[in-house]
Amino acid sequence: MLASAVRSPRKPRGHGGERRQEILDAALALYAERGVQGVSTREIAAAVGISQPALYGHFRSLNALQVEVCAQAFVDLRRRQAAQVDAEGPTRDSFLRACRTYIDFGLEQPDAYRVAFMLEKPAADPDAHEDKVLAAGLEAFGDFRRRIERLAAAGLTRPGDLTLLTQSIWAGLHGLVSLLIARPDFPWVERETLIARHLEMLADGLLSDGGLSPHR
Amino acid sequence: MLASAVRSPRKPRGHGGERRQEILDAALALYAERGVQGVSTREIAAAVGISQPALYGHFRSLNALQVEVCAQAFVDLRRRQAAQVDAEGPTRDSFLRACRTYIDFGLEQPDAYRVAFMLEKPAADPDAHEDKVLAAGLEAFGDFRRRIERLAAAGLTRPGDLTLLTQSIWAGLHGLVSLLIARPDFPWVERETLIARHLEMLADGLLSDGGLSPHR
DNA sequence: CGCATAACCTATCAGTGATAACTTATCACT
DNA sequence: AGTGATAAGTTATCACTGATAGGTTATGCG
Repeated sequence: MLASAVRSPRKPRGHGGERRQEILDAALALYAERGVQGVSTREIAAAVGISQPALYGHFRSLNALQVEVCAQAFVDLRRRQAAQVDAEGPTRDSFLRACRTYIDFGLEQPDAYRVAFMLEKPAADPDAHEDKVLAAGLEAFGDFRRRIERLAAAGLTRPGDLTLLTQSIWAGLHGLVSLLIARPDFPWVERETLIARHLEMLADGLLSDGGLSPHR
Repeated sequence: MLASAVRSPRKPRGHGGERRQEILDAALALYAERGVQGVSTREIAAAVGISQPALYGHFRSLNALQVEVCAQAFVDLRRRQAAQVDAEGPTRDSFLRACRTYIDFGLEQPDAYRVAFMLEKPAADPDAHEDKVLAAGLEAFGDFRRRIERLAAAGLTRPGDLTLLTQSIWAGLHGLVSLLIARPDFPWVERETLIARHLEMLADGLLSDGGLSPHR
């Protein structure tokens, strides 16, 4: 916002990657403050302490930068989910926790989530967006699917195509996250209650009713 | 896109509202073609046959124009849903059809849907957006809730707070619509299959298992 | 006719993402 | 130490964006 003429000293020869990371960090911080659309290249550059065109030495376009921010957030998400469940077996509760992790991720990093799943893909620069965001999304989706496969192997899921089931559950999760992000001022019921009930519904839709852990 | 210097003749004294409607129609058509973000005020003005600043005699800002486009789409949605179910009683099938109408609306008018539920609300002009979009959204939500109330009055729903149930179902619907809109290139399973299975899941989550019309 | 004003125009603004062309610091190597 | 290749970053500028100021013109009423 303010001019902030403080210039960061030039990076040594091989260390351009550090500047690149500084840019990503600054962008994420600004996005968290004011949203993706409200942040310009000049603001990012000023926050880092370099000139605006210098950004283009590290990223081909603003869109590429946003994609990179989002991709880093995806790494976070996958790491979080992986760390949490690897030790656990495939149970209804562990499934609920995985879903909960997904929802919390979206609510804690709404701008990354927005770039990943809610933003309009620009008409120009048609490759960069799809290549990286879609790839990151596919990896996260793959993790999720593998989790559901383990449930299926344990005989806990309803019959049906696993990809179909996974996509339906994912859509259900995404709906809640994205609505809470996009319309925070809507008169929602108490958030925890809503999330809990929604997750129960999704779990009921996925898992067989075998007396394992009925919630009612 | 092209210059299109064809100017539309000036409207008579009291008929500024016609021009306003022409602008809305042109904007909707352009949005349907190239997406909301990719259309500039100059393009809209050129399509209508007026100068770009003339838009601001009819709308306070571009955002206000987009909001108006979306509000018109909402009127469509409500009319569609109202026309379809008023004659029917509260049954599982009529509920499924209402949900299906919602999904079809989003898929047929993705840009209106995007403005309504997926767009970041701009930091500036903080009133116009919320006032109109939120109001339109609340009305549509109210319709949906009333439908569910009728199901509850007929003793078909699971126990629990109706607002909570409605918001959860709505989130479930929105998730599928918005993901299909935002990520059309994702390797989805066959669309009809996905929609059908998703709706069954949502219906199961809302309606009691009374042997009324079990789908399995 | 006169004239108030709705409807619309031209000119221009600050701000945007992006590119071209230039400068400068750093490092490997003699 | 000096030289040259080049990574890192600069200034100047582009076309375009949404938006505003202020003037112009056609319309319909009295």
